[in-house]
Amino acid sequence: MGPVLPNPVTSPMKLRPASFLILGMVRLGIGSGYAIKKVADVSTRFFWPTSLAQVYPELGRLEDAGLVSRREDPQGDRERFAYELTEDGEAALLAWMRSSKEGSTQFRDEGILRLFFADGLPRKDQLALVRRLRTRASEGVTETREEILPRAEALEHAGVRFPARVARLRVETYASTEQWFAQLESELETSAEGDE
Amino acid sequence: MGPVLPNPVTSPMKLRPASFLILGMVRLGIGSGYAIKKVADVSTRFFWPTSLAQVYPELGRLEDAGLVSRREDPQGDRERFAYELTEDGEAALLAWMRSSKEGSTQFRDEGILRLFFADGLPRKDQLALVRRLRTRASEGVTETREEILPRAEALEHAGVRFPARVARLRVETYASTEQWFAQLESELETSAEGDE
DNA sequence: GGAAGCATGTAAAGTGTTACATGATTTT
DNA sequence: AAAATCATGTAACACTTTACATGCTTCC
Repeated sequence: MGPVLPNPVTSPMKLRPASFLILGMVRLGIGSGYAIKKVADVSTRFFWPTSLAQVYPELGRLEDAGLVSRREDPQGDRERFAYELTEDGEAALLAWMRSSKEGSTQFRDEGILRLFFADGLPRKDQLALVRRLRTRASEGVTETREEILPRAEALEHAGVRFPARVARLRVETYASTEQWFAQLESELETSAEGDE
Repeated sequence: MGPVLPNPVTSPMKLRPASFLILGMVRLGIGSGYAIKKVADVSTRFFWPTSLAQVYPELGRLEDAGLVSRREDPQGDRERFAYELTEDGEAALLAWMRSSKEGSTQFRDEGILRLFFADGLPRKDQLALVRRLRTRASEGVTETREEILPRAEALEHAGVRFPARVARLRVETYASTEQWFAQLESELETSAEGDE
């Protein structure tokens, strides 16, 4: 047989959560890398942070794999590229969302780590730490209500409902955490009576 | 002046959360690297995961910095080292816990990421996804109640109370999340009536 | 006698962030 | 006219995980 022509079939690319984040954003109509990062910072950042230095190379890889298509879309002399999902890209995104395999989760919270070891601290400092954590939770509620939810609700009116649901889950979670810290705070205040 | 002798003053080491995790564990009397990793896996793993390949070099660095001391503590012919906090180590740990500067936090949750983009899914698959997430939260409650809390409560009886408090916070959080998913689940079931 | 667990450590690979570099456009 | 924002991309650094490598001890 003669020489085999280079196979145009897209090489099997290993897709990570960050890849699906980008596919999902493109599917929502967010066209440029810069815009993806901006939107991610007020929506997905809280459960999947990302950076520009990840977005641009990943868009390139997704294009190489045939999951997104890229075209020029300059604004005046300022270059810009607009991305769209291909059929393969849409299929890959849906398959990922349907997949029943446990996704990776990772939580790192230096504040809770401090709390875990707080037995080594005098009560006064324990209380101060708990108060800081409570304030932080409270600020999380406020931030989500004022900055995240409104944008998500704008989407909701356009028929895209899950971003707002996720934002509400976040409000609930922070609120419940704040409650819990408030309770611990008064517990520590009570038992601290008389000692300094 | 003659040559200056090598300065025994510990070089200023950059301490990261993982360093304090280890200092905190050593302070609780967990002596060996292997034991630290084992205890971390059933306690701090949920808000600060770590690996053996991090623990051993970090113990070495902490020793070089004079924050822990190491002595041989073999079991028969099997080598083992026992670590203890030095005064500097204790001071560094307490200073970190008292510090009011915001600690780093990072959350990554592929499940929530899926949920965020779930508008692209047919209702049936949305429902399946929400059920999976609910189950996961439920398992988190169970795991914490059955495997994490009991160990923490053993510590509690010995006067170390914060680990159990942190475990209870975790139970609360997962339980509240599970509730929320249950509600979303019935919401989706209702609105799905009649369509397939 | 074999498997599982205890115990220490290293090397390589993978993943991610920060900082850098550049230039256009819009806002103040 | 300067500052902020839009927009793309790279390079260096930091950090983590997985796999490897080794050997003893306890349990079945």
